[in-house]
Amino acid sequence: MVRTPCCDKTGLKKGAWTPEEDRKLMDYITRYGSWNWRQLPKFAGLQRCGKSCRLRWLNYLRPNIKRGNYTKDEEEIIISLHETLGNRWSAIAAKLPGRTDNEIKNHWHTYLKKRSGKISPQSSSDNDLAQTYQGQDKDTEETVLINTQSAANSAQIIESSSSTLSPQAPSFDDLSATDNTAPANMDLISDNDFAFMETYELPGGNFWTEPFMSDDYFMPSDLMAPLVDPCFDGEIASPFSFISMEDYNLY
DNA sequence: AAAGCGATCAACCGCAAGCCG
DNA sequence: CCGGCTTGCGGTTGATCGCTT
Repeated sequence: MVRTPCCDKTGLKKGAWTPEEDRKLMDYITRYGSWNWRQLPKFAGLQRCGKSCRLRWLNYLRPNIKRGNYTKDEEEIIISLHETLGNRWSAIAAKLPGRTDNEIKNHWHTYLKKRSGKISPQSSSDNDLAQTYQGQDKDTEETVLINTQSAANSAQIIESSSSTLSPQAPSFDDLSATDNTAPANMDLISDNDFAFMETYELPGGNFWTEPFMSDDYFMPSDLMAPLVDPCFDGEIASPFSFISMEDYNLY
């Protein structure tokens, strides 16, 4: 089987993302969702590979991402899960709400690998760590498990919305329930980097207080959006411009 | 002051799995 | 079943930062 390149390499930008690129990607995904990562940069007006956009969104721009400031509990969980799961970073990340596999992987290699190496196999047995993890009472454990579950569900919903060819503004009701924590979790990101979000006003508030439009915010009129959406200074093209009403009825 | 060096982390790359026609 | 496409994952790279000399 001949593998098709993930993208046409010619003319595509690589390296660090600029705030402007972040803004474009954020604008596009919050408006239309990630209906197709490969096509997305084209419509979003980005000179980037779709893979690069996906990575940027999942590891950096996605709401409710925690950055830095690992708690002792989180580190213990990572070490514990790594003992049982190995380098399955995505599986480990699924148990840590707000953490991405990439960040966990980095954190492991920079801090935890050394630390876990110092712990003798006996003292760091699953039982010991499980006891630490479970905390002082059972409620703590249940809370952690519930949070873990909801985070996994949240992630699943995001991914499912992006993996299907469903050009709707995604439904992120479950995430919006914890939206108020988002700014606190983003405290390591410079204000300057996300200054554009201050101006990203949605009908019900700004990006962080209303990061995701409710389903009904996606009005049929959006389907009639022009090829280049005037709301975004001509930078963002609506994918729906190419969808016939026949296809739309399928959604 | 600046060169050297290690640590950190964002981003890239290639492969595999899953889905679909 | 096969081939093509997209997405997800994990390893690796490279830019940047801060500390040391």
